[in-house]
Amino acid sequence: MTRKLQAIQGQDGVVTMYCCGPTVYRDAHVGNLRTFLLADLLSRTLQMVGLEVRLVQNITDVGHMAEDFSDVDKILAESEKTKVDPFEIARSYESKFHQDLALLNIKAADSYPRASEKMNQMISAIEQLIATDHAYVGTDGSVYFDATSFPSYGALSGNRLDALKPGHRYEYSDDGGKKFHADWALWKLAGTRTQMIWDSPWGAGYPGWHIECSAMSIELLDSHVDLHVGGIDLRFPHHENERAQSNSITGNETVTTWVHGEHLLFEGRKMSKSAENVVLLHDVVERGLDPLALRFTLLENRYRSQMDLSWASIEAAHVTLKRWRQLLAECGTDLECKFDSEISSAFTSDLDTPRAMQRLRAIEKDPTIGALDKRGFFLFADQVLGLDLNRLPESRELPSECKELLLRRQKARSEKNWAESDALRKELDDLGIEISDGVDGQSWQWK
RNA sequence: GGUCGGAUGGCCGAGAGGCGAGGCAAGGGACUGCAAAUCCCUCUACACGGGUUCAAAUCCCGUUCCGACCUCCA
Repeated sequence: MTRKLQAIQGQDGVVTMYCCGPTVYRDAHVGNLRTFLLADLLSRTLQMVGLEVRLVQNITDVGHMAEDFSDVDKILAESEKTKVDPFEIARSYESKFHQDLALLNIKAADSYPRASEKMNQMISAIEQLIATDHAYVGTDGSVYFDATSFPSYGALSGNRLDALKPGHRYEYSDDGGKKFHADWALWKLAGTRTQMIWDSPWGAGYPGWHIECSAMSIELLDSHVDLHVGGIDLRFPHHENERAQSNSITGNETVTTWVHGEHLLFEGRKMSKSAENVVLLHDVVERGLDPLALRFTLLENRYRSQMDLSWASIEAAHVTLKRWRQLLAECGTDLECKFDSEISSAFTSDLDTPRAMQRLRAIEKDPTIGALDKRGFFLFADQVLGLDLNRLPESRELPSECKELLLRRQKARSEKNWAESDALRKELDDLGIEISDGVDGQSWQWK
């Protein structure tokens, strides 16, 4: 634990990765997706250099479902309102999450364990922590982790236990049973809840948020995580607490490297409900933009810099993406990748995707590079970029109505009836067809 | 108050002490019936004050401003 850049190693050619999220009480917005993309880019880069990756990403479908300080469980509230089973609601958000990943070309993880299905593992993790005096049953009957029992608490986030003041912003009303303000709940008693609760040695209730990641990574990745990914806001308290729990259970430094993705802003402000600037992938698609144009834009910024997203930047990416695909199509059909050391080292240098993108722009313009090589370099980069650069321009069948319009325009042009020709161009444009007039007459393509 | 990041042209953004990243927008030109697309050209910056150095956007010190996290969050 150094808080410095370090090389990723893994064991026997296998790297174990764990990525936090999502919480399935609402749609994942593009900021959430940026973090999941980070895990994908890391995984693709490791595979590029010949390592095998085992990636686990948890689905938080219970226990950590409050969006603000109100402590209202979003799923239970929605269930109350719509009379739909809470697990059904969680599953529907979960399936939307998978759809979003697919649209962004994020490769599927090896497993997506659900918190609700790992109760036994969490309960036995908590039992172990109690047995080793890292946890205790509070005066309210809930179980808490004893922060002072873990000497290096704070090493990950840079916080010091003695500098962490009792939250002046608010305090959990149900955390009254703690001994120390920095302690956190491992198991919360059900109280008035009747749904999404489980039996445990301490009574019916539900797990605290942080314990699921410890329990799952220990079980599914054999007690060792080479690379742990999450958003910057999870560094504290979530990852700090997870580290304390996991290390207390395994007796080792469970996670070798923590990687945190920075926040995404939208048009200058942090994406949030109150700022009314939450953007979903669905919104991108609805504007007629390729979802991979979002991926493109995200790749043009370093993962650990705060980035300001805007519609203008996605639209610009959409155009460039189309141009690159066109370029590749013109350069043949060969599927051979061609190694480029600059691109490769950009990826392996702390995931410098902007530099890789810049290199591609240079290759695109370079007249001394032949078509086959150009194609090869782009395909090589696309292994990590995941932009479907080899996708052919859309070949959707032209409706007869449009064919008719095209013929009429051709005729108008031959008669130099420019007014008619321009009107028809506009009409076709509205139908999603882009016209260009060259020396060989008019040609068209889908926008 | 504690901890950690930032500040680069109209905008977004890379920058490895030493040949002005790149993109978007804008303007001009080529091409075009006119457009679109494409190509060419143009404009141009390192928050402020010191210091180190032959040489600083880059390293050091100070100042100002902005942001993030400090028990909700990707």
